[in-house]
Amino acid sequence: MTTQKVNINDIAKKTGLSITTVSRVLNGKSEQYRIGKKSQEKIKAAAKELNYVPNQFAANLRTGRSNTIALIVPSLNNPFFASIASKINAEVRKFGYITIIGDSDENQEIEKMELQQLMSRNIEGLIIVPCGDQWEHLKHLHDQGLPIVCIDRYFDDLDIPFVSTDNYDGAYSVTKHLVENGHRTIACIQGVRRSTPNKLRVKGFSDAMKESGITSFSIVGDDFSVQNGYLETKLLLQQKDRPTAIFSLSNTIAMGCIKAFKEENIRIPDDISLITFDDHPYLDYLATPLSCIAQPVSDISKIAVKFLFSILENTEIQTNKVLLKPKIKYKESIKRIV
Amino acid sequence: MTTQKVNINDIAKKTGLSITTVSRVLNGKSEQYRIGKKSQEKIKAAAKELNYVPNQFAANLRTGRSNTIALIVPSLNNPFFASIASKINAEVRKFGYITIIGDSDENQEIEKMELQQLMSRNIEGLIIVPCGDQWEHLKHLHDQGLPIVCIDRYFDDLDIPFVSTDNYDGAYSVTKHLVENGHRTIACIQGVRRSTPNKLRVKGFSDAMKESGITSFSIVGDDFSVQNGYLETKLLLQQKDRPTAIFSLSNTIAMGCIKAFKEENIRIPDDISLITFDDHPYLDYLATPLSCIAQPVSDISKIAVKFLFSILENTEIQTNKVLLKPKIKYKESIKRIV
DNA sequence: TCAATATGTACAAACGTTTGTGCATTATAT
DNA sequence: ATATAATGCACAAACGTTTGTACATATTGA
Repeated sequence: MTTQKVNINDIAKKTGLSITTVSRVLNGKSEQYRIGKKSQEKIKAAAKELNYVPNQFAANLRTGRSNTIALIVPSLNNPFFASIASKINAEVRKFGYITIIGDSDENQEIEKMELQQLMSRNIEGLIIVPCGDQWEHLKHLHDQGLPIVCIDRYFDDLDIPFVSTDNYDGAYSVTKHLVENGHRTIACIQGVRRSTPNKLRVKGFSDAMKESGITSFSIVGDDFSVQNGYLETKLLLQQKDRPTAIFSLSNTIAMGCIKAFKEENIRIPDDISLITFDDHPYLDYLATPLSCIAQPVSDISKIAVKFLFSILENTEIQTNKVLLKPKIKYKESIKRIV
Repeated sequence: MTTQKVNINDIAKKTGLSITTVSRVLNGKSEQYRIGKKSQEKIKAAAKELNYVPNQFAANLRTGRSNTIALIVPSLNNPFFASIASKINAEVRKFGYITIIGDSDENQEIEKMELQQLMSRNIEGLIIVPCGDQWEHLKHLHDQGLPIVCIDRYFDDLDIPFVSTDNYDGAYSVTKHLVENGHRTIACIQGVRRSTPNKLRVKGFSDAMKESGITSFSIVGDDFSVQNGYLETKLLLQQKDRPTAIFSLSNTIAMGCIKAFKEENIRIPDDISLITFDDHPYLDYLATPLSCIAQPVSDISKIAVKFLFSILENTEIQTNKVLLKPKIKYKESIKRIV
């Protein structure tokens, strides 16, 4: 069935050299160990000819290194996280590492289980969008020496590097913008309440409202899902004091809003204004191009990987907690109220 | 720094039993090797207490199994493939396996390189959306005994299991539908020309056209990308004999079409009709809900995983090449021409 | 010419598992 | 009481690498 896998030993036999020498040549340590030029040639030729492919497991077992890092996101079905996964996957590969992707499904128990599984695969580092508000398991791993970088969501009281968007700033700015455009009754549909980004977005929103002298506003919802956006919007539309603008805290929530609007024949921005966190290529081509707070996905991913590898390689790094400014894109979805 | 990793040996010492016994208990082979109840208890307790997590590398090295499969897609940025990746990742996990995801970037050379890397990680199986028209490297791996399943794209002349959409059928049906609605000048914007789905879609399109007595039609483009859709649409719009309908062969291409339409102030379906392969949640909320040929992503993924594991487990399976019927969703994007 | 150094290579242990086999000890049958 | 079978466990090899060290031989310097 399976053709005999060729190993370092076969090459040694074929070249008449020892496996030690073969290993050293193949690992680029020829200079360090002064392997003769001709030997090098012979070995490389043999390796190519035999189609040798090293067994990482053996190497990893010996060295204790796996050249593998893990990425855990709450949901690959959320395009925001899918995009992050794609980017991180590519970045990590540049370092010769491989990424194992896990999906916690917004469930902290699953998150823990995945983490266990991944640990047994000797991952060298972890990039995680933690779900939930428990962090003991992360701290535990961190204390054990596992390099960890949080992205998007993080814990303020935990000394783990993170890179995220300046959620407060984004939420604050757009809220101010809405108010400046005459909106007084603004509803905010939030996601997972205990998550840091959500908390900061909500805080940015309510701070801006309060500073604008508006003390009564509604903050509803509890999940970064289409369904949550849909249901809450349905409810909001039935209120006697219907909001003139909705601030959605994620792309998925926004999609739920739009679905509800469509059902109720509510037009944007004539009947209601809408702005959302997260960008998406399709937003420009919706019935009304949707204003959004675009998170710098690419930068977040790159920086996260950079952080992780600087820990891995023990490179001292000046800072390890960073918030990137979001890019706010105002489009036709916001109406100026006079 | 890193806390001593606890291994099977530590448990053996702690319990006063041998590592053999520990290994057997921990692997659920207690019955098979008649390990005493009390010993089992002791070992399990110790494992829990010491927070033992097995070193897969050592196990894999010994057994030759990695509990890992690989998935290679042409581009994780294409939501169609992202969705497939997400689904497969979840399915595979149910088998206790892990998926390593690779992105070939529609580049056959990269595909080969990734494959090499993955092989050295002793993957037990491969699910791949092959890019390009070369298949020697796949055949080679297949001959070596690596279980492979192709999805979406495949090679007819290669005896490797595949699961894909009935692309011909989908393309044929919608083309007929367009003709029945009075369209005579229909342009098809295609993707990667040598890929099987593309070829079949084009064939379905042209067969339907010819059968309808329309001999002159344009098939343009050469990439499953937004840019390709955009450029080709721009060109099509400048033709003297401007098409009344465009048939886009992927979601990315469709996005390019829409972008071009928007720039040129072309409205769907008043000025032009549009239908595309691939579904996406946002399609319903575009300025005009976009008709599409929805591929059964979830089923494709599930079946592919099922195929792969039936090969892995040597379960005989009745068939191993399957085409699933797509679900065509007609919406307002197609105008009836009188 | 002889010691000292440089050059090229090999030995063997170790990484943490899994597993075929064998050896005690105890229970059962005669 | 003795032969046989069942029970419970351990030895040791093997998986394919990497690497500290040591050992030859060749080269150089005096």
